[in-house]
Amino acid sequence: MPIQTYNTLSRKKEPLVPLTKNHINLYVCGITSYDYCHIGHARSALAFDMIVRYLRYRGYTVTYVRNFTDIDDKIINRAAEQGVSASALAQRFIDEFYVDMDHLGVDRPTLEPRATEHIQEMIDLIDELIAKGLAYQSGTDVYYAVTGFPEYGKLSGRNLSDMQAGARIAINENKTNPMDFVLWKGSKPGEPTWDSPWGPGRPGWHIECSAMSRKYLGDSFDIHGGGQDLVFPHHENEVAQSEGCCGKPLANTWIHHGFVTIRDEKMSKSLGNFLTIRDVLAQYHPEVLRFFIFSTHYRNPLDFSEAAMMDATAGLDRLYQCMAAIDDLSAAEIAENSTATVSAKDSHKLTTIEERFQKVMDDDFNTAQALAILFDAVKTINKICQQLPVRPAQADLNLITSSGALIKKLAGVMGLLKEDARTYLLHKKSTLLEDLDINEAEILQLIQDRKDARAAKDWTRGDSIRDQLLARGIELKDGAEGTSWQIKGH
RNA sequence: GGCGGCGUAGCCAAGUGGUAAGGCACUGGUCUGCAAAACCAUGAUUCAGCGGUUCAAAUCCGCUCGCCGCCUCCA
Repeated sequence: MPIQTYNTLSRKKEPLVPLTKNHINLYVCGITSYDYCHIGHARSALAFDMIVRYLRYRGYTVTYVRNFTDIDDKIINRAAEQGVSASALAQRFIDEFYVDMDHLGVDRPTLEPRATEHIQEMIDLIDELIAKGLAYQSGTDVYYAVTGFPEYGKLSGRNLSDMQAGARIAINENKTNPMDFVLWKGSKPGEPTWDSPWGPGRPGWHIECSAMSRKYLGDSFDIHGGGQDLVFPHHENEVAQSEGCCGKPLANTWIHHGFVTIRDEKMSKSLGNFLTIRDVLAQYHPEVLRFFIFSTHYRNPLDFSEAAMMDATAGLDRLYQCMAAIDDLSAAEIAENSTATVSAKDSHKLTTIEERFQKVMDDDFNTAQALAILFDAVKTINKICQQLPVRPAQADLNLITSSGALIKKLAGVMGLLKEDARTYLLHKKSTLLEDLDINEAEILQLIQDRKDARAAKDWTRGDSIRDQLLARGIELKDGAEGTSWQIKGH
């Protein structure tokens, strides 16, 4: 069974059949770099990071192209406000974008072309469109003539007459048809400009992706992706440009992810309800954000809240705690000549983790189910660990450690469990401790005091120390190797 | 007005024709001097509502209600 992906164009799941055997060409629309990225951008980057990792895990070679829009009205306006050049502003936020991506552990795409480095390719494409009668010059601008492309609207499921009925489109007398969109704009004084056959100007937004995808991936490629808000007009217009020019399907399948919402409203600059990636990462571990994002299918809306992030934290901690327990176990002494004690049922659960994982991920990258499978495995491992004798049998130990390694590998497709479990848990502890009015030395001293009290069977004093610590946010945990501690609620 | 999506336990969330995954929270139990963690057990006779198709529906069809998105820049 090949991987199935939901195709926006056909509105159904379809088998993913690469144009070239074992190779996937993927183009994703990246950011317009004029500000810090918010967690909606993080969802986009993480969704495609996961998709690319999964495809590679499944044995495909993936060429992943993600562009930067580094020339655009918003960039020009913001640069003017700040008194810097458009290119300096764009570069600055590309650098900031990388800071965020690195922090999130997002793998770099194969290629990251920038619009301003492909002006000539865009001019060539516009020339071809004019020659084919699909574009026309009007004043200092060049427009795409949507009526010349009969399939216009096929990606977003609209048609020209419907759109014009409720159009919120500013009248532009340069256009033949109100739905025509700009390919090249003559520049106003002081704006960045490039020479062209139509005079000095700059490219329209949509043409860059048609030009760059064509240059790096050819006339047709496997997957084109982006956020759901790009379906119309951006991707619709790309289709019109590329297919109008080449006469071939631009992409075999279209993958669009859902939005991040806050209180069920789309996060957006105009509503002012957005959180930047760095806002969130200042408070939560990057993998918590990943866990949160992958706990819902990529096409569904995802509502950000503190409660949801706390849930995600609890879930991730549970996975890491299990990994830490497995690491501890590997130091255990083996009982010679012991036979395995793990039940056939549990053993079967663990040996089928990977096939179950693949089955659900093959079905349109269902990370929510994939996580459920990992939890199921963790539960089984915890159960086994609980029943294991102090000196376990080699066979049982092998099963657990290999399952642990497998869980890490599969979680790694989502960029989870990348840290050493002990390091993660210790780091978490020290980070949390910073917010409390207590330090580790003090905690350890109190634990020692309590140990002395308990040794003297002074339970009252022992309990009072524990309660005192609890009141300050520290929970104690008495185990076989003594007393350990953790931050309350974590 | 046009197009699309969603509505599943207290919360989050899978499941798209065969009898409701998983996580968080809660409760009872095991363990513990008492706790914590972990484990075990328990929770929707039911999937917004109403009607229909079917041997069988959360899943398909119709209608109603509620929420959201796109149609303007947007991940």
